[in-house]
Amino acid sequence: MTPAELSAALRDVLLTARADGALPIDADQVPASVTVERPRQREHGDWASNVALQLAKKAGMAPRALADLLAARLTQVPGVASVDVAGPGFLNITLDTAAAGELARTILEAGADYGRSDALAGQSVDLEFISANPTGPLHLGHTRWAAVGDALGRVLAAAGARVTREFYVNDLGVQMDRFGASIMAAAHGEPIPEDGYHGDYVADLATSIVAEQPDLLDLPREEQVAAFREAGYAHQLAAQKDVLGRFGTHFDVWYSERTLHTSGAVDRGFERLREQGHVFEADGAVWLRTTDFGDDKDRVLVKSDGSLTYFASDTAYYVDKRSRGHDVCIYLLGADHHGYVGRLKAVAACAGDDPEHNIEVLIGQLVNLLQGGEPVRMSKRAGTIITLADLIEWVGVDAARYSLTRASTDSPLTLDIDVITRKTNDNPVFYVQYAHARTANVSRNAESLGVRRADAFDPGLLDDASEAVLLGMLGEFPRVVAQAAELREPHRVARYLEELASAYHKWYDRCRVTPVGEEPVTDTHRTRLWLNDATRQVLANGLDLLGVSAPERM
RNA sequence: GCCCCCGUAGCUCAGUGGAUAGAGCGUCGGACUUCUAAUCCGUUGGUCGCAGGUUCGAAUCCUGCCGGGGGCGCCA
Repeated sequence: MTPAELSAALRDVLLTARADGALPIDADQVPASVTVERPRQREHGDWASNVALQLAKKAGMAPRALADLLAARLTQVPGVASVDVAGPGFLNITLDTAAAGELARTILEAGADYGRSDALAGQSVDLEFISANPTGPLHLGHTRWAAVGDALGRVLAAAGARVTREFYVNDLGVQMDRFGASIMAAAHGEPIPEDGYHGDYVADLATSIVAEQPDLLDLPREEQVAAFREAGYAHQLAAQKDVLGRFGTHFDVWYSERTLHTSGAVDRGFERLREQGHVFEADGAVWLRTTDFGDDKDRVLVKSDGSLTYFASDTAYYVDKRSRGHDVCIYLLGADHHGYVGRLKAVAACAGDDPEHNIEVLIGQLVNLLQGGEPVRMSKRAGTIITLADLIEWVGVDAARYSLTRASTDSPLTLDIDVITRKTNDNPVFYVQYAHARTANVSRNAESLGVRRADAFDPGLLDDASEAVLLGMLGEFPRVVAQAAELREPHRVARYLEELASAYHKWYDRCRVTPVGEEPVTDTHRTRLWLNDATRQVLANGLDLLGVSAPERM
């Protein structure tokens, strides 16, 4: 029996009790889904519900009296071994060993789909993250979202949402010209302009470009800036795509800011905002009255010299995303951009949308690196910044992704290179991956010793205390994934996997899947293999949601 | 000045109103002729920053304060 099935059974009990007149509440006061959770203390049973505490006031009953009533009825449900009322009115539920063990079969039948849900079914989500300028390598500031944004996309999809992952390419504006001027200067062996790009990669870029297109140097100077700019743009965009590909982060849409202007999206955006009546002119500029919706000042769309602000692109881009049918537009930004939250929310409101529903801005705190107890600030490759490529080279994709996704983005994160490259228990990625490798190893050994799942499955034999714990953890997975999606917090999946790995290691220590020596193969061995393989499936599914590999051997 | 995030064990951090607040590391002590010991078991460890409030119940929600980090542009 899965917790979802138990929850449904408990809800049926509520509905029946109401129909009998035993539970005096209105039909709409029966919760759509009844919370069933694992209790902290094992001795409190397999599952617990606080539904009696929540409904007591509405029913005008004492919480314990209501709990007693529900307990008596729930005990009658097949698969439920016992129901105890504890404390102020908790229902502590213990399942039949066999009913609990059935979960192993459920998981293996679902396979890679176990953990998927329809929690966000019907929602179309636009997920924009990283959105770096194509003027240099992706750096440490981008890595957090490269990992977490990608994992969030996977988690949202697992919860049933339609997800479009989008990278906004800031390929317009004076920074692009500064970039072109910097490459050109490097190509001529001249000093880089003060306001240009000073990383070592600029010189490498100049060398590559000149090697490919030597005739660029013969163009008139004014044309050279644009030519080097475009060549550099192509190189950097390709390099960003390449490193993100190596990192396992995939985008559905690379949205060029230029196309926003050439496609008429900017005009359509302005039109939308004018219709809603929030555009005005003052001091020779065109403004959006974002203060109507809580922003601390109004924002300029068109400067007094007639040029468009970056904010104008932002507004048009938002309107464009919505016009493409996305219900929710999620922006993943760094802490240094938190000032954008107010104005982005106001943009949504100015466009006639609900800023509480149609737009979400998630802020990730900064990431720092530590090695040998000292902060790492410099990169050989880029001169002044640490790149995503550096991080991959130093710690590998799995360690980097896992370390980044296991932390809440609300907290600043310090990655200790020494720790996350260590192959020991204090490196959580190895702890979880090793658990998976161990399940695979047990499967292989079982096969070679003639222990086959097909020969028997008798879940009543999974009666060890460590098996009840492991089954409980496995049952939680769909709820964890759905919650991670709803709260936009993929780190919950990683934390869950660490607990699951721990429950598995403990079980492994107590319950053998394969016989020792001449001992015959029994149904206990065969049934335990089901549990081993179910655990393997959940570990693999969870690691996949984080974009981390699930090794067969380590 | 205003805004955002954080403050939980010696350290790094989980814990979106529930029961006796948890994990890893660290300390100290155990378990390997192993279904891989990259593991497991035990031990040690807390005024959940402080003060009020909300309620059957607060680490969690609200207010104020203290401490740390980040941000405020007709830049991009």
